[in-house]
Amino acid sequence: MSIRIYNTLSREKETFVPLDQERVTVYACGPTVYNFAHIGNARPAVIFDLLYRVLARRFPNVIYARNITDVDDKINAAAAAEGVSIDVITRRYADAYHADMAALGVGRPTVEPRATEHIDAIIAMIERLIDKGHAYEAEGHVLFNVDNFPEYGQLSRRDRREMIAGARVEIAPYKKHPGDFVLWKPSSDDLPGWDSPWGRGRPGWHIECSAMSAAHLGKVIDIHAGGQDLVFPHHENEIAQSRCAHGTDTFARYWMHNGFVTVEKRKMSKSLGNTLIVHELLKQWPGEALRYLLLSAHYRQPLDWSETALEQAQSTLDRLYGLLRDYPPATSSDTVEVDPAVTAALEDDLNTPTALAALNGLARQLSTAEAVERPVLAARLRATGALVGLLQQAPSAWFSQRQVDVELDEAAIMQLIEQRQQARQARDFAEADRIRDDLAARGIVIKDGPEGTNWEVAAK
RNA sequence: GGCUAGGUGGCAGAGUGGUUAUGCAGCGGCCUGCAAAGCCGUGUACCUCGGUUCGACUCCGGGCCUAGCCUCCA
Repeated sequence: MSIRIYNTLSREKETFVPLDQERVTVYACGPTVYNFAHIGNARPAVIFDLLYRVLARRFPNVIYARNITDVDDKINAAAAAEGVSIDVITRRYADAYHADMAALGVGRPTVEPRATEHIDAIIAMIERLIDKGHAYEAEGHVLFNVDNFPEYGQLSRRDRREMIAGARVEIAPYKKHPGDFVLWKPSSDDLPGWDSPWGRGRPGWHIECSAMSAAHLGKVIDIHAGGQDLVFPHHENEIAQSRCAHGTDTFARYWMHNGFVTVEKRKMSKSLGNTLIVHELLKQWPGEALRYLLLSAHYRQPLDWSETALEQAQSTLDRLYGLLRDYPPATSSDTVEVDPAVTAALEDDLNTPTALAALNGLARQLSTAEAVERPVLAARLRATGALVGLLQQAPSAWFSQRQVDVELDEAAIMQLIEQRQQARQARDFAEADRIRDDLAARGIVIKDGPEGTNWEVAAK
């Protein structure tokens, strides 16, 4: 069994064979930190973090780089609007990004390079491109010369010549070819900038990923990942810059692109104003439910976000955690094997829906097993959940986290449950039901089981 | 206009040339003082029209529809 990956470059599923078994390199385009992340930004973070986990099971040394873009005109605009320097903005939103992603079970990448820390490398790369005749200076800008790179358009399957006809934006007069893109642009005094051979300025967006992936991963990397909307022009430009600067015939060997999160079938995007901010969603929903929903569709398919879908994800997790409730995490240090059906699904181009189906199959086995077999199956369910980033909380923590908008505290609830229990034993069912109804009215649902009575906050 | 993806049961969402996806909801049953929860059982769904085939939801072609990229965007 090997790992299969759909490669945007070939538009086919391919067997993943790294360049160097001992050093597997992955680069994912990370956030531009000028605002809170929306759930569409969270999808690649979740997916490619999972990719990293799947790779790490097989290869001893996987280096996963996910950058933070901390120089950008949108950041400048946000800073200007608040009258603060850009690092106030970038620090605030980078911190928020980390907190929000952690709530979704996303780990930190191996390296998290920032553009502002790689200005020298960026300038050096631009100089190399100019020296090799792949870039030119014009009116304080440095532009990449698309005409010099015949394979431009290979990833997105676009014809350079047709880009002129299709251009919907006014083309800057200093461009030699309409498809030429900015590597460096001049900064006025009020904008952040760095000294360079072309005057004080700042890097264009595309060049930073090229410079940082080369700095941390090498000239040729195994996997480059990002959202579908980055295929053109961002990734196309990265390929052009990197290959021309390094004189290689490959930049990234496998390209992976996630589909969009949609709302009412429309792409969620900041410009459409239909974004759902992770930070806000987390105030109402467990991060794990958001994660489950993000994993419930295959990463290359669109995922239509809705409150209904979120409730379904939460109900499913309720059942799963309910099964685990009587089986606390194993105290023995025995390593439990992850369900092979789940690893097989994940290794087949990250088929998370099939993996979740297998996880549910495991839950079914657990629920129907003989009592003696249950602890082992529960342990396996947890271990398997660990790979996909689910089911790692204590069940009691999962069920009590929805307490937020309930006025009763846990002790009061337990006391009422005890009173009801006594009433039931005394066969005073009118009183027992009164207590139950009272709790229900306050949003607490009673669940009687063979081992006693559990409770949880009612679904909204 | 160019280029990409898709159209699956009430909803979400995989997959396969002939065999149960899975989850949520629903229905029937067990359990329960009654419920809830849980457990058991339960649904021949695959846009349309042609073609290939012994056989197509699955392959090929046409059509219709939807979304995306071509401009900052995950």
